[in-house]
Amino acid sequence: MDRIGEADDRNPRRGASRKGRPTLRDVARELGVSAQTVSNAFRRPDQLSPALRSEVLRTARRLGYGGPDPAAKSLRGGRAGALGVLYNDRLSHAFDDPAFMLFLRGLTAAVEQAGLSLLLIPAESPGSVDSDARQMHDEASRGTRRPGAAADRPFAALRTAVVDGIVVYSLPDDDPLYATAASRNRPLVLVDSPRDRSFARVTIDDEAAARAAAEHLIGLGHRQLGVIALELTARRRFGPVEAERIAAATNAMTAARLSGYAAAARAAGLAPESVTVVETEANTEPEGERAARMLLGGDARPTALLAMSDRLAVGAIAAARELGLDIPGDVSVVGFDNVPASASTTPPLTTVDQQHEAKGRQAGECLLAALHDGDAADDSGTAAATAGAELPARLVVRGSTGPSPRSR
Amino acid sequence: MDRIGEADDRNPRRGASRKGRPTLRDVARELGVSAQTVSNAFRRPDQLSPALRSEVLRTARRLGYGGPDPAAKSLRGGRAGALGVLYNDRLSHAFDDPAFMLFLRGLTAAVEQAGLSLLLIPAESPGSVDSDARQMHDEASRGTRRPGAAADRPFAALRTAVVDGIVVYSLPDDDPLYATAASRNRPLVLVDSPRDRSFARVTIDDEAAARAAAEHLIGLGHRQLGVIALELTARRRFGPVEAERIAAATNAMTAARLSGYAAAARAAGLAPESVTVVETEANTEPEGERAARMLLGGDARPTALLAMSDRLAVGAIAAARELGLDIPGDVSVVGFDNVPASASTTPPLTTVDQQHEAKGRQAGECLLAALHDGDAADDSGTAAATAGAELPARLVVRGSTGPSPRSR
DNA sequence: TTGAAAGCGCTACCAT
DNA sequence: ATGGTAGCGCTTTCAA
Repeated sequence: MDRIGEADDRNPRRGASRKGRPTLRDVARELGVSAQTVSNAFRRPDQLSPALRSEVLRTARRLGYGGPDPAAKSLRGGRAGALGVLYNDRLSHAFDDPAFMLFLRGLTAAVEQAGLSLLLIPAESPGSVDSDARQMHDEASRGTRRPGAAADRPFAALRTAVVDGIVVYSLPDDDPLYATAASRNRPLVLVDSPRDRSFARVTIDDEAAARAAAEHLIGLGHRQLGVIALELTARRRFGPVEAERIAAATNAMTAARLSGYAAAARAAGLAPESVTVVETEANTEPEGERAARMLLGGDARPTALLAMSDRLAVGAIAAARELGLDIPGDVSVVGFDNVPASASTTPPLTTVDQQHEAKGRQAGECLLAALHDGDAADDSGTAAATAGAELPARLVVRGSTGPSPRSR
Repeated sequence: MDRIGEADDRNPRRGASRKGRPTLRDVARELGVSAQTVSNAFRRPDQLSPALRSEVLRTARRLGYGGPDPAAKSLRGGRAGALGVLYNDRLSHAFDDPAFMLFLRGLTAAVEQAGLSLLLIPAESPGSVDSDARQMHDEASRGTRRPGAAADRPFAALRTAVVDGIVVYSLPDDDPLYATAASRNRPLVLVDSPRDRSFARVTIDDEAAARAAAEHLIGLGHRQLGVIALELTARRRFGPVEAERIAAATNAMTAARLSGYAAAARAAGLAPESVTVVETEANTEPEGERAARMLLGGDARPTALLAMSDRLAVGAIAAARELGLDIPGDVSVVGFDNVPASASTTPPLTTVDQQHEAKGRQAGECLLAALHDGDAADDSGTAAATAGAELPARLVVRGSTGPSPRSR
């Protein structure tokens, strides 16, 4: 940069320092008081006479001083006054995800209670398309073989976010985004996905919940189940999933659910082949439709589908319908999440209810607690890692599931 | 300067500076390189040899250094990497507001495109109930009679938010929150409400839109109209509104709509008394119901209701139904916003469509442009205040409006 | 390429 | 109640 003037050393014309914006010291100088006094006028009204205070405030306004600079205050004070949230997709997609919206509402309630702001941190670097940055990164770290390195290029927004702590929402363990967040040395709360003992975790018992869903279907006589799965690893990929990839799953939530489905099948004496899994690339209705079409189009057509989200389930219902199949007459469908809309689909969706809003509130409270501990434990050394919480989940049976056509 | 031994008081045990967290200098010292080099290793890979770079990164990790501190970077660099959003109510209520959610989605898209984060700033100070802080403030500034002062106590979150600019969503001109935001000396974009020439503004032509809605009803033969209004001033208050309060309205959006309704009535030769206005305290269904009950319970019962939001309209429909009135047989109802749900109410809602998502995107782009200008115009003096945008709106006629029962 | 120095704007601490 | 001083951790000059 070849700016010339800028360091306009000579002309303190209006008491403004070089950058154009006046500073607290400018106001102090103008008034012939100390900087401290001006600072107090803004944040400690009881530390100076009301008369002086209003004099200071008036001068500040006259000079166009907008109050203490937040960045400086934050540097000095060591706290940002904000919590970050990291979502597993573009933020603008996040607003299509009803479960996340509920989560965010709960989180917001907890966070605003504490007078903090909430920072939505975009996952992608500017200009790069969705998975690009992640794949680049993926390959980079494969090359150098540094697990959890992630101190490379991307994710600038995450690395420069001025926050006191971060809520990590549903990220696979091997997502470089997660490694980057962890490397920030701030408290984290992990929601649903990575299972890292050093951070608080808020979840449900995904394995048990999934098992309950599968047991429900098996109890109805179904013997051939199709699973529409969320991503198994950070590297998203659409298609049928074999045992090998399942074993290598890095998305703890997905893995736990698959394990629950399998456990139910095993307990009922079903062969491993009676559960077929198709992985989706995104949690959207079209992806659910695509996966369902694949499952229902193959041989050994399942009589029931277990979707890992209500959105996927809705897509599955659409696919079944397009194939001329009746629900639940020909195919039963179970969702996951119990988002509000799932009560009013046709037929209403049998699904696993979880309390998204409570999850958000819990996550917020965990993070706040961690911040608090961090303050207290300053030099006591031991940062009492808050345990986190496991919230209840339960199967809600509605009209989208019924007896297996083959067992009748 | 009388620094002694680099503040290295006595125990440089693990190369960590006092606060517990290691700093960039600690890493540099450990490695015997300059701080500059470490900094470059993180953000300017091309400025040093790959070998050294990975050495630095490795050491950083070993020491537990989490990368450049965002607050310091932000202070030094003068940019925050985030845009703030200010909503006219508790943030947790914001998630019940479908129009705002759409807005936020659009805003997010624009903002993440630029690689910035989005900061949701809570309006209330911790612990104080909704309107308390505002009323306190209201009275305070009434006392000293400083219009737009607001350099007082509350709104700490807003004043300490580390942001490059702020989107102000639908705030009355006299809301102290707005004055506080304006005093921050950062670019603002005003959405829907305050009309301050010095900031960019994104809106629709509220007056024309409201007028179109009223004309539609008048065209159907309605001669007695009830208006369910949003807040007229920062000081919210439920109840009937007289001409005096209308004249004193400080919420530009509300005022414009009332003006549009009145203009339509006047143009049709209706007496001023044929338009009755009830103001609500919040944009919620129950408030709409409450207002409608008041309007429909009085004498000179209106045959049509003009609600300033779809949520209010939905409440109005409920109220009418409870009073045993048929819609649109006995009463017609018009909403405002055309949120997705309004197409599937019973009956489907006649409403004013506006493009909330586009509004959000526009707001984001205006703010980004303002930031850009600000950089460029640094010393050119003239911050070319971006004009903003006026988006289209149009009436969508559905089943909730029909001919006046009296004109048949 | 690398090193040294000078702050960005603020507030906690020490004095008075 | 008020004034001085020393950094918070970083990056951007300048010089080598």
